Amino acid sequence: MDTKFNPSNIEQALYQAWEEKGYFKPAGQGDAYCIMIPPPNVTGSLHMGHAFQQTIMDALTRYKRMDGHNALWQMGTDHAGIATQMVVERKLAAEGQPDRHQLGREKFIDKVWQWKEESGGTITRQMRRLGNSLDWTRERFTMDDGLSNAVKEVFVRLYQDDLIYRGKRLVNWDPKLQTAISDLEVENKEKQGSIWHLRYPLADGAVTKDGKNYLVVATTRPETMLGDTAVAVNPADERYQALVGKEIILPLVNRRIPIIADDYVDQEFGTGCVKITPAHDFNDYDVGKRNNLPMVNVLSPTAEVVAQGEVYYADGTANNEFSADIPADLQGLDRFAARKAIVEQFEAAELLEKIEPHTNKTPYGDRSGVVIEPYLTDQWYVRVEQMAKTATEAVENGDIQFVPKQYENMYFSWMRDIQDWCISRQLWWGHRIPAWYDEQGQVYVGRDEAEVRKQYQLDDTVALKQDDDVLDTWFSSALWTFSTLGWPDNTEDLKTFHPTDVLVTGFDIIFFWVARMIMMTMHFIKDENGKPQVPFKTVYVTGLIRDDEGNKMSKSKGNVIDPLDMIDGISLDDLIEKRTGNMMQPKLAAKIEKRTRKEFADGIEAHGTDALRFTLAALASTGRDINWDMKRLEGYRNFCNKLWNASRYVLMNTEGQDCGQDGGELDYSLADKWILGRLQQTVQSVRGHFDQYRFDLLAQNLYEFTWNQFCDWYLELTKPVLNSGSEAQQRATRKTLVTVLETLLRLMHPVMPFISEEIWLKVAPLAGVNASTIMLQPFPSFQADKIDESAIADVEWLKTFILGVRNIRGEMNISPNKPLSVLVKNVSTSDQNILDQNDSFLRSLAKLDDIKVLADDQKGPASATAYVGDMAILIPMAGLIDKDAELARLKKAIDKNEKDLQRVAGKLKNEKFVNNAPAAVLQKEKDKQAEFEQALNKLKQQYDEISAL
RNA sequence: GGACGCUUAGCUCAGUUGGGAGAGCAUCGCCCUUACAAGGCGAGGGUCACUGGUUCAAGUCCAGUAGCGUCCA
Repeated sequence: MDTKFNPSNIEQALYQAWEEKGYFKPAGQGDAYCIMIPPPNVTGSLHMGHAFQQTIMDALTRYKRMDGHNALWQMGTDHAGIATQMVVERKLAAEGQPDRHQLGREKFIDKVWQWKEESGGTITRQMRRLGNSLDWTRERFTMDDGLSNAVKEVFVRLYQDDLIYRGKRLVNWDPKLQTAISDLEVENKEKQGSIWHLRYPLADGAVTKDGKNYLVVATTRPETMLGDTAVAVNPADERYQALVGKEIILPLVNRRIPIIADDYVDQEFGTGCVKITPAHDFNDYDVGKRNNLPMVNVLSPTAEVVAQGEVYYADGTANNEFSADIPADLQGLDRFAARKAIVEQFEAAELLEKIEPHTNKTPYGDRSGVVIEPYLTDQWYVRVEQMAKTATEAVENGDIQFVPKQYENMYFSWMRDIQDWCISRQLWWGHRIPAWYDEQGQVYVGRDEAEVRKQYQLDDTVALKQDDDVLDTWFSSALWTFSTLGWPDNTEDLKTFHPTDVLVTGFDIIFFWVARMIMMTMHFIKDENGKPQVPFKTVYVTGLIRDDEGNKMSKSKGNVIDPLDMIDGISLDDLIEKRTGNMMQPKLAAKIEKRTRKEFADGIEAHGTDALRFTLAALASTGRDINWDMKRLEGYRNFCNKLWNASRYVLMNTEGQDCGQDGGELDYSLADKWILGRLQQTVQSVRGHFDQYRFDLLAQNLYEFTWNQFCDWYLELTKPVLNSGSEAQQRATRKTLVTVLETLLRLMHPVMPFISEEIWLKVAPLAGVNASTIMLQPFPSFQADKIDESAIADVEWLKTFILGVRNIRGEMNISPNKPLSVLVKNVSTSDQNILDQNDSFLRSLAKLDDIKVLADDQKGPASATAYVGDMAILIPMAGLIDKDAELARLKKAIDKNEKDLQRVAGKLKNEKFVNNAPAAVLQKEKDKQAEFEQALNKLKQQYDEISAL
């Protein structure tokens, strides 16, 4: 073995072997355990969030697989409708190719499939580098035939059950992408804007109470006035009661619109008069419905003023009796240009009362970044009320549990006022809606055109045209847990693996995905008794990985760190190129470059997959965002190296030697018994942490045991045995070395798959295990009978002894190389026993020449002193230790002890404490007091003796 | 405005039912000792955001304040 762990030498070959040999497939026996991967975007690439969540999923899967479960981690990717379509459109533009509209739908979709074929392997290759034990043979894609069938099936059945409907509604419209988007894809931002106070002249000579011949309405969006169909006041507002029912003349367009009364209007806000534009504002839309107002759409799909307003009745049907003309000079203006022009015209007509600054919430499309327009269009909706009720109950009654639990509140609050789900998107890339229209616009829903014709008895003379729209990407991912297992067929896989066990995901998609998955699954999947099945029993919600300053990682900020760069390393220049390569704004690129040069002056070193995974696990405290810290990664890379070198030591001392696997006498040392016990304690707590999803504590346990127990103490304690022990002692120690290491590797494997496998393949045969992989070995089980309490206590005694000597060495700057002779005093029978039996350990670890026992009445030379209980260890000062230095050391110890004693004594003097505290607590305090007092006396005595010299 | 979360060592974070404040990194000192200098040994470092309350006892429970963050309106 190399003296340094070099991950790049081993990782890819091991992974390839695992995959080729089919180790990732379910064993076919044992209780089922299943995790469905949140399908990453097929054309995307791996980011830290993926690495984080996948590490957790893989660790869980490997743990359960080793623990005898029929474990499946289902692989699949998502077609990511808008995102992918945008990428391809940009690519076409960059290459100077015809755009999507020039190409036409079919050719464009071909291009997208081409792009998917080209780039679809990127993320799956990257995921392999993480060591993910996904079953690749079952890989699915949301647009493959099976899943597309499931989508159609679900759509048709929901339609038949009247849970899907089509209607003209106000939706969030993205004028750039020219599609509807859901509430969840809208980001509301506070913007400094204005509020315009506009005068609307009253018709027929009516006047207000204070004698004005106009009303003043306040609006943040003056351009929508072209579509106003009423002015509303509060019915209780005495200022305007007399005017309700009268009309105003809408300026610029000279349309008569009524003054209506509606509770929605806030009397306190502005003038108490509100213009109502049902086709361009969600609140107004509701007002319009309540008051049966016509709706006038004045914008085109690209948010330009149309030539003629489109008018609809409140129920969405076309209204031909009402006309909404638009002044010629405004036609075709962009919405922002229209705003400017309209305000100018109001001002010119002396109808602009005033303009006030105003901060308003403006909706932006989270993909396009443009202002979203409430827009009246025909869309498909899922009626979710009943499904939401069932889905809420599943969490309420504990069939589904969130970890951490507080996310259940988030889930409940959303479910309580859930809106019908707009599932149609005006895109080309996605599942085309299985609905056909005849020439009269009559809609027919079916799995395909043939089915529609048959079902509705439409012969070939009836021309049918399929709906142009596709379904929201989340529609297909909502079916993920069961569509991937072969639904609508009642497959063996579905019976075996559904409901799945854990969903690991970010809180940001609880609404988008988790909630919808629960709704859809419970509606379609029932057990033998007809009870709705949940998609998964546990939702483990992870936090976000942020950069070292707590900022979200994003391309535009240029602070993204690619997980693979942490694994393989990257030069500074390459990193800068990667971060600024496709930047449109040179200014931004310069800033990012500067920052990157500062943060990664030498680029990023290679750390290996195991170190990355271990870091992610160690940082995974429940539900909290993680500020990424390269230093942590470095620390855990060092940890891998530590394990590697410890293993080297074990192998150097066991390979080709008798490790007791074929019989032979075994004489276990105290250290052997101790480490075997500590190992069991570690096994127990690691299992516990796995079951509680506490990967941070689990990682800490592994780290602590490996470094602070196994390496720092046990390996050192084996040296004297291996150097000079008897054959039976050496055999027992070799056996312990390989047994502990072999077990430890299995314990680590779920988190650190590569290094554990690499070492295990060498160590296992020495421990009597011959197999081709650690992956399919049993996960260590807790064996209480291997814990030898007295061995643990005795080793603690030895540690105290050794630490006492080391402390003096350290404080006195005595070289660790210089052997010392020490004297011991006040030696009890049990002290004497331990001393006799562990002489070689003490000599070796404390680097001692000699340990002499001093009779109780014998006075030793002037010495620096350490204690193990009552027993004193004397290190003669002569020639080694400066008097003042020793006095200073003692003073420090005395101060510390006095502080401790004071605290404890204070407690014990408090009658209330003595009377109220539980007996065990009280006794503990008393013991402590005695202990501190004793120690203090000794230290003080020692101090006096030395100062008298 | 409502809900939730966070505030612990210089930095990143643990702290499980209330009972002597922890880890990693960083810092300081001594060591290239045949597993490991990506290391060994030793040491220093905290008004647990603030205020009040409950309790014999509060980082931990309760109330409030401040700052930060997220979601919703």
